[in-house]
Amino acid sequence: MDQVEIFKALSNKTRLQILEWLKQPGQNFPEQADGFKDGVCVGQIQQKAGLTQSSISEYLSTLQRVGLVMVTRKGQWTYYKRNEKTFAELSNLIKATL
Amino acid sequence: MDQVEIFKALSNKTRLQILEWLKQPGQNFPEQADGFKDGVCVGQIQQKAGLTQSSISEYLSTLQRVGLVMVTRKGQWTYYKRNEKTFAELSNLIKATL
DNA sequence: TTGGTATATCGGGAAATACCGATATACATT
DNA sequence: AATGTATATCGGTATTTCCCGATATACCAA
Repeated sequence: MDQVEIFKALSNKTRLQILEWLKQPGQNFPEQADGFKDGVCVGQIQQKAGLTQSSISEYLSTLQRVGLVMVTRKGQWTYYKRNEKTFAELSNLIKATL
Repeated sequence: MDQVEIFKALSNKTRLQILEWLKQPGQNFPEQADGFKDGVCVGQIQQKAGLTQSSISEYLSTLQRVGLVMVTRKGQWTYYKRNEKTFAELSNLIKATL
């Protein structure tokens, strides 16, 4: 867990927004019909964020690289969901180390 | 408490380092003789960090702007110390909001 | 195979950040 | 007043980040 890299990933309004949306996929992405078992696919997030596809893809990749989200590929879709373990670790790290 | 700005402030190795040092001023700044009641002065931090005076002054200002440290001016010295309240808030925010 | 859809990657321009050296400001000492 | 010390601010260059459009890749359907 690289502190600096995690904080960098969190230093952006859109990325923070996405993480928040992913807390309640059912609420925030009603268009997606499945049970959100693997999370939300890139296109849905992109639509809601209003930035370009490439930007959102890049942002999700960033979040994944630092472990804040997990990715699952299924056919032509890529689903992203939060990795709550990392969030818990981060909270502890701030309390203990920072 | 602006999340994005706080995370930006934490997205730098030197600034994280400084915050860590300020947890134990007595240990990390033995040259400074007083009781660290108001924290550590800029020069001490600058020496230990090894960057220029202007950079460190700027960094401390950044940390103060987002509330992570508090500042006290005394004569020609400026003392900085951690604002633990903000750290606690941040930890809670991550647990609750993020 | 051809064409359509979902996502990733590439190249780039504009803005922000990391640091620096030089200078300004403020206080202390003589 | 003049000099010295501590810190802040200014101007600048190099790097990074933000976000874009264009293109590449992977899968799917006809």
